[in-house]
Amino acid sequence: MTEWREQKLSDFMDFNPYTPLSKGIIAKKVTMEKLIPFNRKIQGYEDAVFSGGTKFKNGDTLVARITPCLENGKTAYVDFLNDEEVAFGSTEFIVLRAKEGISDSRFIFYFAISDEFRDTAIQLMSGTSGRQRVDTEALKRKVFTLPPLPEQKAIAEVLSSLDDKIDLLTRQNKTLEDLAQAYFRKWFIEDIHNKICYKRFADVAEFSKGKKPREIIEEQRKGYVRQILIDTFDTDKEYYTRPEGMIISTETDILMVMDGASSGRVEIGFSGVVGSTIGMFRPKSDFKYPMFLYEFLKSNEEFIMDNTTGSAIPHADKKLIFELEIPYFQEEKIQEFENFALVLFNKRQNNRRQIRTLTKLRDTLLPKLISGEIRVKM
DNA sequence: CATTATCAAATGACGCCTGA
DNA sequence: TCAGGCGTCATTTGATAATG
Repeated sequence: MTEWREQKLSDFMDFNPYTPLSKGIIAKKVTMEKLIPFNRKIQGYEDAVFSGGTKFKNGDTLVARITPCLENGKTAYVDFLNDEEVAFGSTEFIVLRAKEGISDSRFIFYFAISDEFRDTAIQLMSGTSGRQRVDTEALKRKVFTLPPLPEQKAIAEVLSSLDDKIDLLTRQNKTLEDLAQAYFRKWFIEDIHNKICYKRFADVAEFSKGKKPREIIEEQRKGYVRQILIDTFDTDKEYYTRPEGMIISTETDILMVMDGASSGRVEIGFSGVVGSTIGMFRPKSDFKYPMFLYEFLKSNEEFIMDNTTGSAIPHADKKLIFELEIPYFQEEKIQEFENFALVLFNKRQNNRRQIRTLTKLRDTLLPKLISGEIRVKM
C-alpha cells in the first residue's frame, strides 16, 4: 500500500456524487465567474433558489468542463461552507469528491490543476458550435498512476502551505490598501479645517492613454499591463513587446481602466507596457505626491464608475476626472501623508513580489510532485 | 487628435430534450 | 420524474472604424 498504483479515476474519486438538495430551497450558488484560472479560492457566492445545477459540499473540487473555461484553468476548491452544507453552481462544473480511505480532498484539487489531468480532460472534449465539453464518462475511465493516501496528504500539505502563504499575503495587501485609504479620508476629507484651497485634478496630473502593443520581438522584455490584470488585482505577466512609441508605466504611476464595464477602476504599482484600454495619470513635475493623488482618485473611484459616458460601451469620463477638485493643504501635511502612504505601498509591492515568487514555486513543484518525479520524504 | 459607435469574438447561463 | 447533456441566446469584452 505504499507504492504508487495505476488506477481508473472513478476508482480513485467520485464524479458528480449524489448530493441531495431540494428544489425551491435557498442555498449558496457559485457561478462560473466566481472561479479565477488556477486559483484555489472561490471568489464569493450568492444566495439563490435551487432549481438545477451541480451540487457540492466542503472539500469538493470544481472543474469547469466547457471551453474555454477548462482550457483557462477554472478549477477551485470548496471550503466556504459549513459541515454537511450543500451548495450549488453552474451546470458546467464537474464535481470531484475524495473517496473515504482512498483519496485526499486537497490532493484531488492539486491533481485537477496539473497538466497531466487537464490535458487528458481537454483531449476528451466534444460538441458542436465551439461549445465543447468534457465527456465525463470517458474521463472516469482514464487510468493514472497515483500515490497512496499518506503520500497524497504529504504532497497536498506542501502545496497547500504555499497557497496558504499566498492567501495570507493577499489578505494583508487588502488591509494595507484599506488602511492607506482610511487615513487619506481622515486627513483630507473629514478633517478639512486646514485646507488652503481646491485644485483641479488637471492642474496636478498628466494623462496618457495606452496603445495596442506592436510587433513582438524577443530581445526586449517588458511587463504588459492589461485591463484584466487591473480588474483582478493580479500580478503582471511578462510579455515580449517592442516598447518604442508605447506608453510605459512605472510602479508609482496611477493606472485606470478607461473602457468597458470596469471603467474607472484605479490601481497603482504596475510597471510595464500600458494596454490600449488603460489610462495613465502621472503627477506633474511640480507636484510630487503620487500616493496622495492615487488615494484621491481611489476615493472617487465609485463616483467615476457611476458616471461613465458612452452608450454601447461605457468609458471613464476624462473630463469629469480632470475637473475633480482636490482639497489642497500645506505641503508639509501632504508630504507627511505621502511618506506614510509610501511605507504601506512599499510593503504592498514587496508582498506582491513574494506572491509572484511563491506562485512560480508552486507551479514548478506541482507537476513534479503529482507525477512522482519528486518524492516527499515520508 | 480625442471621443464615440460599431464589430466580432469570447464567455456564461438558460432551458429544452432525452434516457434512465 | 429528474438529472445531466447540449444547443442557443444574451451579455461582456477588447479592438477598431467612424466621427466631429
